[in-house]
Amino acid sequence: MAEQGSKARRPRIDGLHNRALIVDAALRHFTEQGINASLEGIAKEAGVGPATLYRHFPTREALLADALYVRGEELLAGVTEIERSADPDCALQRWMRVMEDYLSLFQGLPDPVIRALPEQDSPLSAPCQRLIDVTDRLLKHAQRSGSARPEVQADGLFLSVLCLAWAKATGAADNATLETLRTMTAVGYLDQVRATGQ
Amino acid sequence: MAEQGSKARRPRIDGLHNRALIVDAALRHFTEQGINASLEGIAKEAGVGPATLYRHFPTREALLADALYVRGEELLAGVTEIERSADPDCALQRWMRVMEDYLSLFQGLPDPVIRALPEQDSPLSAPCQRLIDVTDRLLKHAQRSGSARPEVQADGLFLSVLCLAWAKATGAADNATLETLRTMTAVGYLDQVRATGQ
DNA sequence: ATCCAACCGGAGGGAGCGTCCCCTTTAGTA
DNA sequence: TACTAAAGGGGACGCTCCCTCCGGTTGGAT
Repeated sequence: MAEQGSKARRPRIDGLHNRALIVDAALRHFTEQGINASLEGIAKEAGVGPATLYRHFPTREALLADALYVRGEELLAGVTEIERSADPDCALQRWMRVMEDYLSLFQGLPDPVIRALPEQDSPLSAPCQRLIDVTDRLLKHAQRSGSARPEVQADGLFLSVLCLAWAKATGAADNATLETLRTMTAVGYLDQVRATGQ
Repeated sequence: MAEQGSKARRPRIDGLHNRALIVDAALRHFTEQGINASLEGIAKEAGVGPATLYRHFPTREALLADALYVRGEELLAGVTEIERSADPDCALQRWMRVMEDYLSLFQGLPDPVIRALPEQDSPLSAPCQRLIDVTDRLLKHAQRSGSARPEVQADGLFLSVLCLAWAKATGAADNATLETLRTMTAVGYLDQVRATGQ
């Protein structure tokens, strides 16, 4: 990810191996138990000591970011297909839904994500910025050729999606209420909202 | 709050006293450090042992509910003034804003609140239901005599406010973005949104 | 083959949660 | 006023989790 100085040593293979084991275990634990899964438990399942985990990932956010990385790449790879949609309004709505699903990968994920937004040194802020950039592109397109309201901005949309994902994860709303919320949100940024097939 | 059987003993004054001390300390700690303030710390500041705190308040939610009680009464007392507003749309918007402030009393409050919504045995669900009932009244009025959209329901509005309070508390959005979010939400439930002063 | 940096993980201190158990205080009663 | 039974009190404890220190080990470079 970052280039080394010319005199840097090649990283040790056992280090890389352990790192991969940790990310693997983290992905499982975060998926099953949410973002507050015990780091000790993750280390134990990876077969390493706690110190090893903390050396590779100084904070829970760093581990989260790595565990999310692969899924994030898949997400961004699918964007071109969405962008090819005939209707820019529809494309924006589809993208919003895709982001909502992505932010629902781990129970409780919206919390650290929204907390990472204001600070730029968090391991989660870079991937977030990429999502916001894509949102901006799709939004601008929908503002030019669709019915998106001119005063809406990409950060606002991202916050909306975060809120939706947050509310969904708590299980407070049934599917109907959730769909109403999505429609209400869409009405907030689009001038003409059509019913979306699921 | 609950009546005792005919042969119930009068509660002891030291018990009531300690209970009040605990709620008092909890109010301070929750206000300063958010809803995850250490219960041990609250007990210590109240001058009681941990067991005493847990006897009076078996869960953190119970303590939260009690700490919120007084403010909740003030809130509901102010409703009549809002209901007297000439414009029902405006009244609904004012009420939404008041709820948002109430749910921002403690850092992190929206989380346990939204989690309490689906279950009816949580100490927080009764006060929430009261808020939803008021919301329903104001919403119905705005649907009859204002421009509120007919498909919107009170639970949806309460969820929206929870989301706003949640997003606000994280500090991810500046005031301008936050105001945009509020307007977007209002566009979602009102047909004609006027700019609100502040 | 040797060196030394990078890496490993057990052990342990610290914080918070929630409970058990024994002692103290108080409300009702004689 | 004196007694009693129940309610209340709190210290101490066991548990989980977080995070760090430190002596021992491994493996890349020469």
